[in-house]
Amino acid sequence: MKALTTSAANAPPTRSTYRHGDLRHALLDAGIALARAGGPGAVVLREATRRAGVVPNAAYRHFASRDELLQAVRSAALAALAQAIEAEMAKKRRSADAAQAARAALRAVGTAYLRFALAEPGLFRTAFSVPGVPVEADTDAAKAGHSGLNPFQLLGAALDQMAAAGALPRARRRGAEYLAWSAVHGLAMLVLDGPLRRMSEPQLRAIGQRVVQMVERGLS
Amino acid sequence: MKALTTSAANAPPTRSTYRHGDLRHALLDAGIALARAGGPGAVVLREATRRAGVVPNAAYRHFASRDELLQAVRSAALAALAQAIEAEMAKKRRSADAAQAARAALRAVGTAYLRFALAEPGLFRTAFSVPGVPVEADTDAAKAGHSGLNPFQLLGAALDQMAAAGALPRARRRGAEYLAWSAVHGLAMLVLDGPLRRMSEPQLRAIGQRVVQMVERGLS
DNA sequence: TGTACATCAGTGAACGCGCGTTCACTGATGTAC
DNA sequence: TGTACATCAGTGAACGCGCGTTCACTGATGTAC
Repeated sequence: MKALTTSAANAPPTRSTYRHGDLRHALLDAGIALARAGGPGAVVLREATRRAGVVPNAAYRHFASRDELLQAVRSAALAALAQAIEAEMAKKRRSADAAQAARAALRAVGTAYLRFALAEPGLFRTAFSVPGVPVEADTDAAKAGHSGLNPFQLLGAALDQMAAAGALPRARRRGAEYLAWSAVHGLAMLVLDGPLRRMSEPQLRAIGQRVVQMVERGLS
Repeated sequence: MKALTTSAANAPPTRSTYRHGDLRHALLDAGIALARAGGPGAVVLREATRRAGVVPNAAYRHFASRDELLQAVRSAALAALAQAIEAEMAKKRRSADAAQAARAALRAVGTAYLRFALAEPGLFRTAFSVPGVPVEADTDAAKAGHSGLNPFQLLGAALDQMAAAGALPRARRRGAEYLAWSAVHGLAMLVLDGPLRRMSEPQLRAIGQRVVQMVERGLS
């Protein structure tokens, strides 16, 4: 009786086997769910173990610390963003005009980025508000989409495409990532955490389009 | 002996008077110092009282909660940013050409914004990563600079100036704040919390100038 | 000008909370013979 | 094919920590008479 109450209050023994099976995966999934709901701060190790139906310290068989779990969640968030970008790019139909196609690719990156930020604010903030290895040249596959490129590399590829098609002067190619990224990322942050929080979604989409246009115009 | 040790460990009785004098001010200053050093999360009520040389609950005579203190700190951070912008604008010498002067004003806003973000990352994040009354139309003087305008309003004024001088088509004036702000804010965030964290300061300044240029070109 | 008293700023002690992390353990698994 | 045993995933209990916040208090101040 006593034991039953205690176990109910602490850890639900819903599992029939002693071994969990794939606890690492379960903890990561729980961590992702937490990040999705509340951003990086909500990724709490104890809560992840609770959701996995396991005692708190069991996590230490799979992650050396809370931070290691958080980094894994961050990688997953970056990968999800990369996939969202890839999906948006795939939607665009092939254009005969290479320059036009390249511009469409750049727009796709921006659009997908903003849409992801709005749809998954928690994951978005986890991807970018958690110190870790900078995404720029990081080739860790855990942060990449199906193409093997992370969000930053996808943006770079779109810009390369523009340069190759003559839609972006060679002299302006270098560092263009930072310009494009800043504009779109800034809007995302102002919407999520900042003063644009109250704005309606149609308004946001409209502003988003204008920002992407500004980038296009500002670059070329 | 015992009492002395205890009081040394807990609250230094460096004060000679029983009354503090201006505890509210002292707590706010301590809060600002904490935010400056570690961002919004570092604004810890107990630590503020420690620095003020006062027992923790004494804070409740002046702030209803930790959040109320944090909001006051955020207001101060916004005011500091506004003043930095005003100072940068004042530096620009008067130009005969109104359009040129207006463009210079816009550049001043962007430049000061970025410089502030780099120089005071903790305050910057406190200003923008803490939910509260949106800055947009907030006329609270606590968030404003000497001119009585908050950072958002200063940006708006620069854009108005551009529109009046014909440097910005009237049709593009509406919502232009968001475009300009996004670009500059995004760069700031990528540098502070994001993937551009490792970049050298000269590089950052160069990118900052390019972003401001992109905005100018993208708007007109 | 002197005294009584209301006001209220700061004290002292304590609370419950949830966190990350460590320790010595127990029980199931899979491999070597 | 069967058994001994090493491996190691998950348990149980506990730790110290610092936080925000509440309570009943004490001591200085300034105002009313």
